Amino acid sequence: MDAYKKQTDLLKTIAHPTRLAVLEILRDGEQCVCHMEAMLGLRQASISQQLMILRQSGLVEFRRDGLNMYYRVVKPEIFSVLDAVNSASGQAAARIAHIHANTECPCPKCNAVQNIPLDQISVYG
Amino acid sequence: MDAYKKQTDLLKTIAHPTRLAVLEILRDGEQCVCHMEAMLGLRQASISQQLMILRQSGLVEFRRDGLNMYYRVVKPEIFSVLDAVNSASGQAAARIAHIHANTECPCPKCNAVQNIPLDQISVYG
DNA sequence: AAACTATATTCAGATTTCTGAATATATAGA
DNA sequence: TCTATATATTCAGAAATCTGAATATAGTTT
Repeated sequence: MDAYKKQTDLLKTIAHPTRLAVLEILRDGEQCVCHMEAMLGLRQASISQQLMILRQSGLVEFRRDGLNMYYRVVKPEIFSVLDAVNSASGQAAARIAHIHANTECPCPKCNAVQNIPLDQISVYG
Repeated sequence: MDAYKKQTDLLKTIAHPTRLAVLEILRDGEQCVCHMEAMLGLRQASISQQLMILRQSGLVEFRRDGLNMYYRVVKPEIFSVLDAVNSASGQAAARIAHIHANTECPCPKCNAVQNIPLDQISVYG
């Protein structure tokens, strides 16, 4: 029965709407916290808390670049789990359009995008 | 963000050692409660509680046969999730040998097995 | 009908998880 | 060095979950 401890821990780690959303965002590679904040329309502290949990579980890591912290997934196997959950739940939440929900994201990555002509902007940018 | 509600619910449902173990047991098709009891070495009430949760989530159903209740998985997609979790957690708990842990199971299915010569008994019986 | 068996349900206390607010830290820029 | 920005950490109360024990129920056998 202890054999299920690790699996249970992994499942508990991702069984949270914000954490699932963050992982979906990180499918496209590293992203800064402000980006997640803008996309999810959640408060900074709240996202940071969930990132801490993902970090403690060893699922993500981050690097600093100036003021920004860029998070990335270090266990890509987790995406297979997300895919399976997607199918099994009948709720195709994966690949949500990566468009800022409420606010503007001030990070360099996002501001760069703003200078690209509209018709060249991908919804997964 | 509500798009993740269903997925979160599904994940929470299976994020429990006993429930994972039960689902693994049900990979081979329907099994009665006494069988799970014998295999997992857990108390009846405890298993019944977890079965109720699996039932409420719509993951399993059951049929009565005399005194025995035979449970089965009705959403086989869940096994893809278990497979993915298995790989991702690095903990290959799937396909645990289906051998009674502590006690004897009194159900017809198991007693039937006891009359088969030893060398014909599969560990996944 | 009475006793027995397999399983379900209920409940309360313990534990874990969540949430928001407040505050701290580290870097950047003036 | 002072201020602003991006992010992290801490904490306490609320909410959800877990657990075991007690009890209920529905078939079965006698």
